[in-house]
Order: sequence, then structure tokens, then C-alpha cells
Amino acid sequence: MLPYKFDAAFTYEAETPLPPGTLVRVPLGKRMVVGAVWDDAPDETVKAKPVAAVLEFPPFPESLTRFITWVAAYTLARRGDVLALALKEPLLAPPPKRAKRFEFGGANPGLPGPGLSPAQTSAATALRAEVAAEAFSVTLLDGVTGSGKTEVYLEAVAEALRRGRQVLVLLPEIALSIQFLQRFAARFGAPPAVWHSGLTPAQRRETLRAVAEGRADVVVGARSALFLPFPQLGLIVVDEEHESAFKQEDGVMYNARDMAVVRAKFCTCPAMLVSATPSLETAENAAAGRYKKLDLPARHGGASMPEMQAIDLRASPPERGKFLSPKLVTAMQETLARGEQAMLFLNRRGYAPLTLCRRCGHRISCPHCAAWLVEHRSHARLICHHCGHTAAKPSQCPACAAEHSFVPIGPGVERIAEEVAETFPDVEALVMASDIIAGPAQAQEAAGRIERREVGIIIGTQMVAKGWHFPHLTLVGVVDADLGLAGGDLRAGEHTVQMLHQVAGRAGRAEAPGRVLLQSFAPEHPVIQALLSGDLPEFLRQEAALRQPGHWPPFGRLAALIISAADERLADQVARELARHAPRGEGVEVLGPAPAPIALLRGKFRRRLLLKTVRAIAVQPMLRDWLARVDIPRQVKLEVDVDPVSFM
DNA sequence: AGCACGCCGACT
DNA sequence: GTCGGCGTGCTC
Repeated sequence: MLPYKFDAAFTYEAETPLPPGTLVRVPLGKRMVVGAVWDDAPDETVKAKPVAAVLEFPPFPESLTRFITWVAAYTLARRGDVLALALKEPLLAPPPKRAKRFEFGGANPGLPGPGLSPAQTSAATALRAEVAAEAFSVTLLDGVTGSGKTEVYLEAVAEALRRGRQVLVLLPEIALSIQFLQRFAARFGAPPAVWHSGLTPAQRRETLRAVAEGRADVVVGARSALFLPFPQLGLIVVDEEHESAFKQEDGVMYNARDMAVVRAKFCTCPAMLVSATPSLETAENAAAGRYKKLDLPARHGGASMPEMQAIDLRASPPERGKFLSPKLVTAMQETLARGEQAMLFLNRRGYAPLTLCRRCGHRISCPHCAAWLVEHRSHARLICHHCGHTAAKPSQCPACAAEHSFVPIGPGVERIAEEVAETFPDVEALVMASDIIAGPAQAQEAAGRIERREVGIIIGTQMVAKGWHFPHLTLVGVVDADLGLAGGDLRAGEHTVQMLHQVAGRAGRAEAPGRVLLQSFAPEHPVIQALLSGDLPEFLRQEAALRQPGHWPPFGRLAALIISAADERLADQVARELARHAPRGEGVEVLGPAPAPIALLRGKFRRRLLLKTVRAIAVQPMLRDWLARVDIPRQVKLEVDVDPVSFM
């Protein structure tokens, strides 16, 4: 199997039998490439060239090769494309003689565990037992923010290490792993190996070899770590399992949370899904008895859950041209007067999401996407958040030629920072957004300033939502709690509850009690009510009741077809042709075609179809039959997204 | 993926 | 008359 866009394996000759998983160098056209021996039958119709060399690299374990084949079949990807996630030729080179030394996650399980509460101890004991069983199982570890989930699953990690097995911990974004790494080092006396896109080639090469040779005991990584060649995997942990960042949205479209469960099955080891706000998928799997469930109800270390209140913006609107209600401003003043810190959360980067000509109403949009350009004053540019296109803010309206007629509409974090500077001129404020805080080093620096109380007010996008522990932060203000609810996305409510619950968890994590204020134009909305009551299981029951009758996930299955082409008519034509050949039958429904929510992206017009089936029907065979009935012109790209998370 | 081939536009 | 732009096709 070659790590390129082939589904079929290639046939080569070897002098001696090579077991599946062996990594070999073979000729392909005019060049030499690296591939893995697969257990397909040889193709007798082609003349096989000889294998050039067997690599000095441990063969991929069968648990990995079978996993790759399974992922390809599930996602309708080519096997070669999936293999490419595991096999990057430059990373297989032997380490140079004078190799720099790296930490490989060699951990010492003998250190005593921390003092755990009774609830933690009982959960940790159950998780240790799963690891000790050395069998496939899935357990949901459900506990509120600050309940000490990490310390609990680190005991399962310790058990795997004691048994000489390797451990994979998946995090949704490795940028927020700093605090995890510290807690890990505190428990085991050494840091784990890390795996993410920010590593240098030398670090990747060293870590990959250490994993393959079984020298890396524990790997903490982003979703791509799921394809590392662990020979002795004994546990997979998916932390923050509800996070949509686990879904790969281009190339091989897989959900690392679900595929982690599959990999655990092939490795005959337990998987543990960890969250304070489990996804409805995982909660339903637990409710149906497919997954085990452990609850950690109480906060660890004496802190209590913050008090949540809504601010009805209809009753207490901000001043004209401002975005913070007087009620929120008053609460911030009280907090700062006590020497504590306040955080304002708004999940929107930049200064203003829309720039409008006040004379003719012209809106500045991206030339390549059906989207507005977002003003970023920190960069002094208008930026498209979908394709990265930038432009200067024009002084003259291109539509009506008016001079200096453009006004910013709506707030982003930069605009909130401006309002904060006006309202609290003597207070130091810090903006945390991905375009301003560029990497882990800068994030660490910002966290240090907050911990040392050099700033009084933190203004942030979702990058402040999780992972951080700010002991002096006692007030969180959500500037626009309704923001994520617009747009009719299947999971809009669920994702909003998850994100705002996590943001709320930043408040009052030490001794001082926390307070969370949610600015909303619709405080009666079930999402806001769920956050106020804190009864997340009840919210999930309501969501389940909404989704069950129509067989929406997790009670049915979805697959999206995304048609894109530079020629809009051609995109429409192909979409209609696909609709004409759509599968029919009991428990099968095809929705669309419809323009994608971003109907033009990077210069390509996009149409969508959605296949929905009842749970008992697998979508893959149906999709394969369907796509075989339609031929797609080569100017048109067709993507298949099984179990879509985003509907953009 | 990468490399060759092939068909058009631009320059010496 | 030749160089080179990147669409298209092929690799056991």
C-alpha cells in the first residue's frame, strides 16, 4: 500500500516473504517511494517490479494496518490516503549519529498518586480495572469542570504503564496542553511525548521512532496521533471528547473521537472519553449501555460551581454604540474593587464582523467567498476568516463613491477591548484571540501575566474557554450568549451549552466563589435555561427528544455530499444529477441539493446533499452504489463527509 | 504525491 | 523557433 491517492495496493516481488506491516522502499514510475506491505492478494495482471529495500523501521502492527483499512472503508476514503496519515517517508529515516536527545515520554508509574477525594478514588479504581482487564471497553468519564477528571484518568495511565503498555492521550488542540503537561509531570516525574503539527521534523522523526520501538510510554497528541504505530497500546484517552476539533474537515474526514474507539477495539484495550459536557452521541451510547459511565459530581478542592445569571438585553440594553450592559459593567467594577479579575467572552475575532457603507448600504465581502470581511484593527486589515484574503479598509465606497462612509457593525473582541479601555481607563486589559496570541509560548506568557495579576480584565475568544486555571478570576461575562444559536445547525444548541459551560468554569476555581453573567436577547431559550440551571443531563434529554423523531444523529445516520466547482452552473448540474440518482427506500431520506451555507468558498461554488438513514442502515454501501451511478466531471470536486459535524 | 507529456502564449 | 505556464494521466 502506497501512501498516495490509491485505494488499491500495488504488487511487487520480494526475495523472501515479507509480513504485512513491513515498511519497504519500492520503485514507482521514475522514483523510489516508501510503502507498507498489505495482505491483499497480488495483482497478477501487472508485471511486478522488485522491492528495492526493507526499511530498518519496526513493521506497522496489525492493529494499525487493520485500523487504516477500517477507517478508509468507513469514511469512503482511499486506503492510500489513510495510510498517508501514518506513513510520512522523511520521518522514517534513521536518527543521525549525533542526534539531539528528546524526551520520549518515559514515565515512572511508581510515584504515589495525589490525594484523591472519595469520588475520585472510586472512579480511578474503576478505570484501573478497565486497564487491568486488557480488553476492549469504552468508558465515559463525566465530571464538572474542576472535578479533577485529569487526576482520575492519570491513575488509569499509571496502571497501563505498570503493565508495560503504551498510552495515547488525545486532546482537541495541543495548544492548551501546557497545563496538562505540568499535571502529568507532577504525577509521573517526567513529561510525556507530544505529537502535533508544531513539532520540528527532527522532533517528529525521533518521537515516531520512539513510539514504534515502544520507548515512548505516553503520547499526548492532537488527532493525528491516532495513526502512530504503537506496538503495545494499552489505553486511549480522549479528553474533552465533545470538542468538534476532533473532526477532521478536509482530506480524510474522520472523527478522532469515534476512531479512537475503533483503534482501541483493534488494540484490545480500553478507550476513555472524558468531558464535563459530553456530546449527545457519547451520552446516548452510555444511556444505551454501549459505553460504561462514571460520574464525578463534586468540585475538587473546596471551590463551588459559579453562580450563573442571565442579563436580558431587552430590559438592560447597553448604551448606544456599546455592547456591555450596565449590569455587567457594575459587576465588573465590584469584582475589580475586590482585587479580583474579570473575563469577557466573545467568540468572534477582530474588531467588527461587518463593514457597511452608511450612505448606500454596501457591505464589504470577500471576492473569493460568500462571506463578509472582518475588520482587524490589530493588523489594520480586513480579513476573510474562511480563505485568509486580506484587504485594506477602503476610504471610498466602491459602490457609491462616498468618502469615509464605512462604519463597523457588531462587535469582535478588539471592539470589546476598546469599550473596556473607555469604561475602565485605569485597568490593564488583555485580549486573547488566536490571531493575537500566536503560539504556545505567547499563550504561556499571557497566562503568566494573568496569574501575576498584571491584568484586571481578560477579553477572549474560545481560546480562553478551556484548560486555563486563573485563581483570581471570579467573574465571567458572556458578551453574546445567543451568538452560536443562529443558523439552524443541528448541534448549535449543544455546542453553545458546551462552550459556555466551559467558559463559565473559568470563574471562581480557587477559594473565592465565581459568578457568570450571560448577556442574551432571549434568556428564555432552552440553551440559556440549561446553563442557568446547570442541569446538563436534562438539556441532553431535551436535545434527544428533539432529534429522535426525525432520526437525526445519534438516533440516525448522516452523510453529506459536498459538490464544488469554479463554474456555478456545473456545480448545480452535478448536484441535480446526484439528486436524480439518490437512493430511496424505507428509512432513507435525501435532503437537497441546496447551496452550502458558505455557497462560495475560495472561488468555488458549493452545493450540498444530505443522506439520512435510520440507525440500522449503514450509509457506506448506499453511498458507494449512489456515487457509482453518477459520473462526476473532472472540473467538479465531490467530497463525502460521513457523520458530518459542520454543515458549512 | 510527483513526474512526464502536451497544448497554448510570450519572448529572443 | 524555443521556453515554460500548468491541465491531464499514470505509476505495480
